[in-house]
Amino acid sequence: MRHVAALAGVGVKTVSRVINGEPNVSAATIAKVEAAARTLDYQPDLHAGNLRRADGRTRTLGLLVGSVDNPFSGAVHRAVEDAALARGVSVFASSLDDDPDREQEAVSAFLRRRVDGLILTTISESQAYLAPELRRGTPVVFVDREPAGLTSDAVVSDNSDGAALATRHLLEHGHRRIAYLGDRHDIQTARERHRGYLDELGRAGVSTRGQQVVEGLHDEATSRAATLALFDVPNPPTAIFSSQNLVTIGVIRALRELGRQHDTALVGFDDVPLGDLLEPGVTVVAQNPQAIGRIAAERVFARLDGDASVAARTIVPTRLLERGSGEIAPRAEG
Amino acid sequence: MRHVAALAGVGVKTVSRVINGEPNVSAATIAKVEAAARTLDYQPDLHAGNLRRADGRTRTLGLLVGSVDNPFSGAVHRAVEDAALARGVSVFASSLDDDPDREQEAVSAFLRRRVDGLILTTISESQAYLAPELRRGTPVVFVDREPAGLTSDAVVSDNSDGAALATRHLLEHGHRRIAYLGDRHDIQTARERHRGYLDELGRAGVSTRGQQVVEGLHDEATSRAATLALFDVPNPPTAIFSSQNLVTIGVIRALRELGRQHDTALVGFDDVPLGDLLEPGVTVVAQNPQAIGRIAAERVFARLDGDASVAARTIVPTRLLERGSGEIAPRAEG
DNA sequence: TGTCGCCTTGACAACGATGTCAGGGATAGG
DNA sequence: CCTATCCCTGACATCGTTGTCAAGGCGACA
Repeated sequence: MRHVAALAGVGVKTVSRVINGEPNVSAATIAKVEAAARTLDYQPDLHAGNLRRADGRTRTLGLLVGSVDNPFSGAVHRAVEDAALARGVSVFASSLDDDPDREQEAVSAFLRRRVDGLILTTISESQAYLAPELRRGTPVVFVDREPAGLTSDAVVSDNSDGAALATRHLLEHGHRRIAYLGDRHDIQTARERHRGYLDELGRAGVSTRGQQVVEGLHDEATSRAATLALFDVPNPPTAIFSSQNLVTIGVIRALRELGRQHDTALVGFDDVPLGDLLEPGVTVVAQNPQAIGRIAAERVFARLDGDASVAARTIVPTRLLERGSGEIAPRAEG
Repeated sequence: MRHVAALAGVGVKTVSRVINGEPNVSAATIAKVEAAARTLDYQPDLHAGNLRRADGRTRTLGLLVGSVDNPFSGAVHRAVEDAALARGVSVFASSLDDDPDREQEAVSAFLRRRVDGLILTTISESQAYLAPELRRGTPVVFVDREPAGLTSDAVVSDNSDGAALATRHLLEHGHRRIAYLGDRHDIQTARERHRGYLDELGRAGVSTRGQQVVEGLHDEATSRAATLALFDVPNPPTAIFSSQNLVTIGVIRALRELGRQHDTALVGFDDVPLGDLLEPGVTVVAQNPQAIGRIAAERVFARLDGDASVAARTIVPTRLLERGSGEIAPRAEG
C-alpha cells in the first residue's frame, strides 16, 4: 500500500479510501490510485486490515468433516461454500477421519487463524473445550452430530427415527432376522441409529436377542468381512440394516461375492453413489447433506448478524428411497 | 497476549517467547505464562504474527477445483490436505463450476488472504493474470489442466493418451462405429481427450467422418439426452467413449432406459463411483487423483523450500480398468 | 574483589492496514 | 472582503505479534 501511495503521489490513507470505496475522494485521485494499483498488481492484505478494522471479521469459516472425499461430507462442504461465497467468505476445510486428536488440532488451527465461525462434525467425547470460544462470541454450529458437554446450534438428521424407519420397512416385508451392521460405538450418530433399530424391533415385539449385531465397522473392508461372517452361522439373517454409507458398500460387495444380493434384503442409512443403478437398486434412508450444510451456514451467518436466540437443534428429515434391495422377501425357511 | 502478560506479570515479549518455544526462558517463567495462557484460553493470532514475522508465511494454501462434491476433486483435495497437515498448513478450497469469473474471484480472494501457494484446476482461457503473483514468489501448481499464457508447474493425467487407450480398446474389440461424448470444448482436457480419440481412429485407418461426436456435455442430464439421441439414427454406434465421469453416468442411465447396456460397449474417462458393482461393470480409463493431489502439494512445498528449478510438467499415468462394459462385442449387423 | 560474560527479561519499532482527527482549499453566504 | 462550511487529504496512533537491542542479575574466573 505504501508503494501504491508513493506511485500515485498520495497518502496511504487515501489509497485505503479508494480501495475500500469510501466516499469523499475526488475522481482524479481515484483514477490515479487505481492506475497505480493496477500497475503494481496490488492486492490488499485482508489480515492486516482485520487487525485494525472495527468488526474484526476475517471473512473466513472453518469446516470440519469426516473426510473431504466422502460424498456426504463433499455435499455438506459444497452447500456451506455456496452460502459463504455470497458473503465473500472463504472456507477452510479439514478432514478428521473421526480422530478426536485431529479434531482438537484442526479447531485450534482454525481459531489461531481467527475464523469468524465454525461448522463441525465432532468426534471427541465432549466439546466443552469450545465453551470459552463460544463465550467470546464465535458462532459454532454442529452438523450431523450433536454436541456434548456444550450447548450450541446443531443441524442433524433424525438418526434414531431414520434407523427405525429402515427397520420397520424390513419388518413390514416380513423379515424377523435382521442383522445390524454399524459404525464405531464412540460415534454419536452410530449409537442413535443402533438405538432406533433396537427400539423398532421392540415395538414390533421381535426379540432383539437372536439378532446379529456388529458394531465398530468403519470402512468397506471391515464391513465386507463382517457381512461374510454373518452367513457362517446356521440361521443367517434374511435382511441387513447397515448404518453408514461405507458400511453399506462393504455389505453389497460381500453379498455379491456370496451370490446373495437377490435373496437378502438390505437397507442402508445414508445414500450410496449410483445406488439406483445397482442391481438390485440399493434401498436407503437418505439424508439431505445439501440442506444440512446450507442450514448450518445460515445459522452461522445469522449469529454473526446478531441473532442471540437460544441454541436450536434443527432436524433435517430423512427419506426412505425404495429401490429394490429393501423390498426383497425373506427366504422360505428349510 | 497483553492480557496473558499482565496476568503472568511478565512482558509481552516473554509471552511470545514461551508461546513460540524460544530458548532462554526460565522454567518458572514458562510455568507462569502457560498457566496464564490456559486460564485465559489464549490462542495466538497467527495473522498478526505473520505481519511481523520474517518469512511472511501464512501457513495457508488455496485450492481451486471443479467442485468439492465431485469425487475426483474430493480425492485431490484430500491428498493435498494430507500433505499440508504434516506441515501445519490449512487449506482453503473453492469450487469453480468451470466458470472463469469464479476462478478470478476465488484466486483474488486467496491472494488477499496471502496464501503461501496455489493449486489450481483452471478454466479461464489464459492464466497470464497470475504472472505478477508468480514473480512475487508465490508457487502456483496447476492440476488436471495445463496452464495457458503462463509457465508454471503442472500435474496432469495424459489425457490424449488415455483417450487413445480407451478408443484402441474399443477398436480391438471390433467396434467401428464409436461415438464420442465429450465435455465443453473450452476445457483443455476435453479437447485433449477428443484429440486422442480422433488420432487413434486415424491410426487404425477408421474414418472419423461417420462417427457421431457430441461435445459440450457437462452433466448427467445433458449427457443422458445426447446418448438417447445417438440411437435415433439409422445406424447407431456399437460403442461409446465418454470423456468425463458425469458424462459417463449420463450414458449409463440412457443405455439402461433403452435396454442397451448389454449390447453397446462403453468406456469412460475418469473412474465412476462403484463402477465395478454395476452390471455390466463400467470399463474406464482411471486417473489417479490421489497421486495428482499429493504431487501437486509436494511441488508447492518444494518451491516454498527454495526449489528454483524450471517449471515442470508431471504426467500421472492413467490405467485401463476392464470391468465388462468395454469388452462387449459389436452387434451383428442387419 | 573486580570484571567479564551468559542468561533472562522487557522496551521499542515495525509489519500493513484502518479509525480518528485536524488542516487546507474551494465555495458560498453575509 | 471576511468567515463559515464542506470536501478532500494526510499525519498519527493503533490492532496483535515478532525482531532488535540494551539492561540487569548472577556466577565464574582472574
